[in-house]
Amino acid sequence: MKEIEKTLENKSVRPTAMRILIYKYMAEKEIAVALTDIENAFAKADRTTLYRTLKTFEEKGIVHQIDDGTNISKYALCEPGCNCEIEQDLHLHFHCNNCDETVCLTEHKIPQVNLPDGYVAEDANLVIKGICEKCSGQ
Amino acid sequence: MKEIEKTLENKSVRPTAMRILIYKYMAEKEIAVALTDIENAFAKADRTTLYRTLKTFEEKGIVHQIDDGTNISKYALCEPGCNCEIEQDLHLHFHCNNCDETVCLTEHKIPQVNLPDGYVAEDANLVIKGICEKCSGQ
DNA sequence: GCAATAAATGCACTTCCGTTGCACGGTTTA
DNA sequence: TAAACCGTGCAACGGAAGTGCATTTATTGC
Repeated sequence: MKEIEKTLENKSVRPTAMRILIYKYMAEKEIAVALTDIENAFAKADRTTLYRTLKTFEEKGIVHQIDDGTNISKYALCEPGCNCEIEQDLHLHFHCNNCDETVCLTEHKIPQVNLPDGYVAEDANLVIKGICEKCSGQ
Repeated sequence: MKEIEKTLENKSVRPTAMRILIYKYMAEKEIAVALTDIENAFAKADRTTLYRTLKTFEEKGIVHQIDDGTNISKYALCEPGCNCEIEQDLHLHFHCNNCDETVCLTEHKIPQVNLPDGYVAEDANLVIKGICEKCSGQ
């Protein structure tokens, strides 16, 4: 538990009770979570607090935002090797069409793409949709 | 003009005046358009009509929907070689961070990605963000 | 051509998510 | 201790997607 506090402090985020809970929740989940997910998990917490906490986490490089094509912003904790705050975050995400969950495939990087002349790439987002490990195994 | 009518009829879509106008509008634009764009272009048309027209076009394989990460659904006409109604549409899209426009790079296909065991890919979406041809040239 | 049917359109409304303004309260700092 | 700052909670706004129903327009069968 103290580890979470340290992690937050290292990222210049004051470790309040709420923030620690949210961090813990996201650490336990292995999938990307939406604001609504956290809201449901902490019924007593206010939406705005969660919203701003995620924004703070994102700015400080604690989580990264994921656009998985559902038009609902999701977030996942940055892995130790995640450089999304410095460079573009180039790992890809997988969205399961069955269970509707989204996971980071941090070890899978987005392949380099040759763009036409005049186009300058700054960021990339690759989402693979299909059936995830859990759902295909059943 | 008659060509558009034929195109729609070939796709089993009745060529009404509104639909022809929308098709023409999208054909003249070289970028992906949002519902709001069409709404602004045809002030007298109703939102619902445009919305349902796009849905119909999508079902019939006339346009494909694009998720460019702006959380606003955009649409672009399918090219002759576009197989998005049969298989997954594997070309990538480019979103300009400067002019906020999104274009199809139909000749650029999404590279094959090796997924971990148990994951089955059904669809893929790759969006490159950066500066487009028009904006970088200035 | 006319009535019956089906399709397309228009209007009103709802819902969901993201976002912001403002006020309160606790914590830190001078 | 007072002042400043930051986190939190409440309320409300706004954009976009989506739905139900009435009305108009087009198609079909007689």
